[in-house]
Amino acid sequence: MVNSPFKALSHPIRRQIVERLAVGPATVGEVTSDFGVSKPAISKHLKVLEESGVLSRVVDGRNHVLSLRTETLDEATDWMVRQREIWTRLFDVVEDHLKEEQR
Amino acid sequence: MVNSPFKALSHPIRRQIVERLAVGPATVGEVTSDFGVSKPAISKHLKVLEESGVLSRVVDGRNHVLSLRTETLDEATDWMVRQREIWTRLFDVVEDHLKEEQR
DNA sequence: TGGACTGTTAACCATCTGGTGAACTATAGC
DNA sequence: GCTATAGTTCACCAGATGGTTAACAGTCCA
Repeated sequence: MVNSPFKALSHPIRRQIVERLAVGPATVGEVTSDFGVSKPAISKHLKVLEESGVLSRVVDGRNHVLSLRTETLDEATDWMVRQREIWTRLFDVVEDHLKEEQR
Repeated sequence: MVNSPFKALSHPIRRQIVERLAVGPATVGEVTSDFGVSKPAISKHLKVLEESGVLSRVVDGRNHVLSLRTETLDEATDWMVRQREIWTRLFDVVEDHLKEEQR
């Protein structure tokens, strides 16, 4: 897992691929047809998403079936939620301090 | 808001800046001293974070005080949670279908 | 076996990104 | 007013990224 999931999600096409896969697994061809970009371009995007652990691929004959890997999305989500929690807690501390001063 | 928050969070230094700001506001200098890169480099990273709405800046004399803007982090978090929810619902549908078949 | 189909790899190109040092702007404080 | 400090902007560079077309590798199927 070379790349971070944030890096993987930093490109709009890759986020659209994730949105497409969220509603169900799809082949590379199905994913490609959704965007106005060449097959090799999609192939590269898929590689980035795969290497960052956002999706997994099962080769079935000549079709590559792509599925979302939620664990990785969860990790990234948790990071953001955690930052917000720390920040929110800080606000609480400040608020408590202000109340303390008012007494 | 030109850049997406995902783009903003795609660089490790920028994520570390967010982590630093989660524990409280800081000046540019305080943020710079944490990493082994030049001031102009940090200045650019801060610009990306600011333009994507991840942080806000209040100029106080010659100091720029930086704070986290959780609304933007929330937007990005919501997107990821939503994708996971759609995906999880799909699994439920598949599971129900399998149960249906077993009868 | 040979053509059609699915997808990747290779080679190439333009643009974006992330870094640097030097110069600049503005405030602080003696 | 002068100097130190905080931070940005400028000009530049190397490498990464995202796109292309052409060629290739497997698989399917008549």
